[in-house]
Amino acid sequence: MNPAGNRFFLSGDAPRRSNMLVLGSLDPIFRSGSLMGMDESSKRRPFFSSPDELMIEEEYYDEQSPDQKKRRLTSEQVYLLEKSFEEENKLEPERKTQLAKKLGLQPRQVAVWFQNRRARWKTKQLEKDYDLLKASYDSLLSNYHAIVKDKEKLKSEVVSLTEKLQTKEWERVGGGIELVVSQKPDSLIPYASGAVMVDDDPDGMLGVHVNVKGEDYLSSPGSGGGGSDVVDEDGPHIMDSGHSYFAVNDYHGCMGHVEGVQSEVDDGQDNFSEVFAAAEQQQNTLGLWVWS
DNA sequence: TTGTGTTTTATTGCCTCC
DNA sequence: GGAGGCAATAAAACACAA
Repeated sequence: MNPAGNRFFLSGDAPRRSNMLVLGSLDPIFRSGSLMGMDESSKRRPFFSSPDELMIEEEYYDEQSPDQKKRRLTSEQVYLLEKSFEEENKLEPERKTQLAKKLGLQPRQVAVWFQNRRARWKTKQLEKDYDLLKASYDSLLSNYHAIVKDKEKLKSEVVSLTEKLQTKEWERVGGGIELVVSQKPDSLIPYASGAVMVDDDPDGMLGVHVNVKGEDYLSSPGSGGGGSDVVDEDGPHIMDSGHSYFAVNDYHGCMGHVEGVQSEVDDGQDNFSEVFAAAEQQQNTLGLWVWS
């Protein structure tokens, strides 16, 4: 007999965990040593031994009373079972019988071994899956933190740039003049809704296009029918937002903020009324004429 | 040697499938 | 209803530190 013999004793209507009681009744026999070698404890089998140790282990088991206690399978049995498990982790009845015969085990033992082996495999698989998921989570978390950091950095840049724009620290260099608007407030007077002009009449003409708080501030040459260049092509382009300006004959320095109209040279023929109206509608826009 | 934790073998009851 | 799988669990076997 073999350990499966326990099941023989326990078969039938034995209640769950009844093996505790049944085995308990057998325990004195086992523990007394009358059915097992008295010195068995000194012959402990290695946990997972190599095939080289088979002979030793077989000797070990040969000396035992075979059917009295739960025994571990020999490493050869385990090796063959493992090989069989690798081929197919489910056990068909025919294979179970063959394996049992080959290994000298009860078919029930083979079935139990496969059952327990599947449970171990499942546990390992869960651990692997957990590790993979954790690695994936850690990676995502790391990316998330990097993105949050970038976002904060960009946010502070936006704040910083906005502050610069609010204090009007824009410089325009070109046409022989340099104008820092915020430093020359007295030279500027509001001209009209959405427009600012310099209060002296220039000869040269210069268009300045200032962007404040995301709105375009435009400037263009003043009156006098002569054509005028706007922003010096060679000058800084930060003021050029692509919007257009209109020079005005009768309304000195006025401009409008008009989308989609291009005019690099003022020919003095533009309709100022339309332009002025457009400028007035641009409540958030200030035009700034600067000339020298 | 002994106490304790881990691994292996085995049982039990429940569930699903045929 | 029987066979087989699975989860939960018991208990023996084993490893190892103190």
